[in-house]
Amino acid sequence: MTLQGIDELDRQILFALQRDGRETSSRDIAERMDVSPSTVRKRIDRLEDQGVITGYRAEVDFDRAGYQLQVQISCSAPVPEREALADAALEVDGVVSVREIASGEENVQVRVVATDNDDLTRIAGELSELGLSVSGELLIRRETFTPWAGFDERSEE
Amino acid sequence: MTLQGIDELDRQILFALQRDGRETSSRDIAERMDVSPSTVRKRIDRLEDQGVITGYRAEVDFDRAGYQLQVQISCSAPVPEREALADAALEVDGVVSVREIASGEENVQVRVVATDNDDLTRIAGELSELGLSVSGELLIRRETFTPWAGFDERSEE
DNA sequence: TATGAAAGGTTGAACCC
DNA sequence: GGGTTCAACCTTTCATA
Repeated sequence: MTLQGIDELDRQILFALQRDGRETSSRDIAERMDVSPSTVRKRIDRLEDQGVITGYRAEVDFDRAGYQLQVQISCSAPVPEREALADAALEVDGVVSVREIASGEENVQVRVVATDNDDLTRIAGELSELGLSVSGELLIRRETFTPWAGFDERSEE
Repeated sequence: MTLQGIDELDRQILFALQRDGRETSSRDIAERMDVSPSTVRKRIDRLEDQGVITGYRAEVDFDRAGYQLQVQISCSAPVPEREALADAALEVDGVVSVREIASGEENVQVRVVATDNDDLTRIAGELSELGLSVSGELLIRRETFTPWAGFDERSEE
């Protein structure tokens, strides 16, 4: 199935699983879409195999878990190495996400959770050692997520 | 239970659910930690009630789903209104995440997925109407996530 | 590709320590 | 707070069209 081969059922599945990927059963989605649970199950398997669904993650409020030092570290990477450096950064202890930006100087944004200032220094140091040029650190207050509304539109095919 | 009342079992639960929040059963975690499945279930319930776990989301590769226009919109909000504006931004169709930054001029970063350039213009317009000052747009190539390694350390309490 | 049925695993609730 | 039991639910696998 090609890239554009995502139909209404697939979109509804993606929307439902973005909203609650743990408690939403195949049956829940099947009932709303008037198909059988096993049809939904197979679609989910296919979306996972295709790499459209890349995982299911519990969203953690680090603040409430007792870790207040959530920081965005802006980095620069030579464009040919950006992807590999982003993958490497994701392996550094303390890193929770990496965003690659297509253009501009600061083209890799690393989100980290540190236990204290020494830990933050260690993380920035490890990123530098990988070959990323660290240009700034910003304290993150909060990050919130929501399902993409485009998956829930009962229209364009 | 207070903020610091997160013990080793809680941390292992958070780590496991960050890695795979859908296929990881209470029993899987229970076996590794040598406790009963119901103990794990009760802990998960408590973490959810406390707001430490705020949700379970399927991670979608929008590129593979057929939507290449993933953009980070940098905004500025007056500090007293930042939190409310961030909440409002999350409700705009097309927005998938909002990151609040503690300091600096560009203190709200909105990640959006747009179907085309007109759609992107609409989203930026709606953010402006809310009262956010839009200062820049960057094309996101990719964003990847990983569980926080700090939850998997068998040491400090 | 969608469906249905049987087998096995998972969960939630009530109860006990 | 942790553990046990059991009924209800969910998923997996296989057969079928």
